Amino acid sequence: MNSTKHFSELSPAAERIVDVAQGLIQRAGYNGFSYEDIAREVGIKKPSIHHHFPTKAELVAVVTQRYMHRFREALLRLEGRHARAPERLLAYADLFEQTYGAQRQLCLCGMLGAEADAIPAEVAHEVQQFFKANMTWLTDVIAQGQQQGSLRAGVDPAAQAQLLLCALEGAMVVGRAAGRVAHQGPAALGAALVLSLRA
Amino acid sequence: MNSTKHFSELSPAAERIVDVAQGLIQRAGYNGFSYEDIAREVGIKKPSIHHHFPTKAELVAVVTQRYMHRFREALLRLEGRHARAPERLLAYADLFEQTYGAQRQLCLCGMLGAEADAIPAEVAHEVQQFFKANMTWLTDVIAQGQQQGSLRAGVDPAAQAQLLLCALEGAMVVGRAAGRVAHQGPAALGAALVLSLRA
DNA sequence: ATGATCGAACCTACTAGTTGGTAGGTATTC
DNA sequence: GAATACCTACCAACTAGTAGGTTCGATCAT
Repeated sequence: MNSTKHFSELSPAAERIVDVAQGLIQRAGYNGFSYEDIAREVGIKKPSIHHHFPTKAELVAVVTQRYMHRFREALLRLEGRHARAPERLLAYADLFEQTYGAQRQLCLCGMLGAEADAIPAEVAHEVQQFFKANMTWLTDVIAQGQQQGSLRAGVDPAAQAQLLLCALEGAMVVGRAAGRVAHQGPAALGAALVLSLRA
Repeated sequence: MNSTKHFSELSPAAERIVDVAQGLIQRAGYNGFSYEDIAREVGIKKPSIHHHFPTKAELVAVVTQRYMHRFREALLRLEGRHARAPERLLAYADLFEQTYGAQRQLCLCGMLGAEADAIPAEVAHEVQQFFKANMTWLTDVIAQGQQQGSLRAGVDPAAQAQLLLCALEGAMVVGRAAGRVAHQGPAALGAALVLSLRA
């Protein structure tokens, strides 16, 4: 049924197109870039992009799938490096900092989530999966931290997970919108929140 | 120098256009709607909109100015109803809930902030003012609450203001993106944060 | 080895529809 | 009569997407 190309079997050229497309979405959103923009940046002609990705919806779906996959991998690496919940949450916040630190780029799914009503349904569905996966991971980490005594018990793990996720996504949006105004990045904001969760 | 129309002197027709434009931006973003969309919804022809607002940038600037003005008015009313800092912050969070509650609409400036790199500079500047005003108001309320003993002292008011603002903006983005998945609204999320700030 | 063949990658040239915006005319109202 | 609000008719630029041809390297049978 799913005839869409998979991100794991992309030619070098297709990979470059996905790279550029991801950056453009993070900067300008789904409706803020065109195939022509990609063509210019990749150094290829516009119809050649259609050769790799017949429709825009398909391309963005692949971009989103790859983004989510890489995010999941980052979470696994992070679990290997940090055993305790507080450190895991700090490292999680740092993932957002890394994205934002690179030219104030937004989280891809944060951007697409804001535009949810104006993008193809298949893309919106991928974005939904991203946030579902994040909520699950965060809730589990917080619940484990409470059981192991590294995090203060008595607060609902799911509610705290949502608070952290929303704060990090919001920090990127507000940070970009506030422009030059002094503004802490996602990492500092996340650190403050994690601190208040400590046992 | 500023030849742009002011939102306080709009004809009834112009006001309807601004109403519709605001809703469209909150749903689909700056690049997600067209003059044709407004025309359809208002029940007027497209060039008639250019009669009221020559350019899209000008229209959206007026939309944003009116939005910020109304927000400031809401803050003043809110101060009249609630004297203590915790209640003021809860009422503040409820402003976001009201917006989000109406068909999961995003904060206008949250949406435009995400698109900051893809919108006219004059609009981006207005958005920046919105967040600056919010940060100032929140920081003052929190600082006063600490002085009056209704909020726990020892935490940086500006940092807490930013955390609350980012969490509320993020809650709208994530909530919309998460779709049907169970998700607390901005009000519940804000309430949890305010609770942790209480003395 | 050689040459035919096939497919991937890319191109030029195009389409139909949409975009923001303009020109110029017609009612209505003060 | 003059401004306001609206209209029809248009424009150039851009949008995603298509048609059809070229180049080129790998794979084949001879």
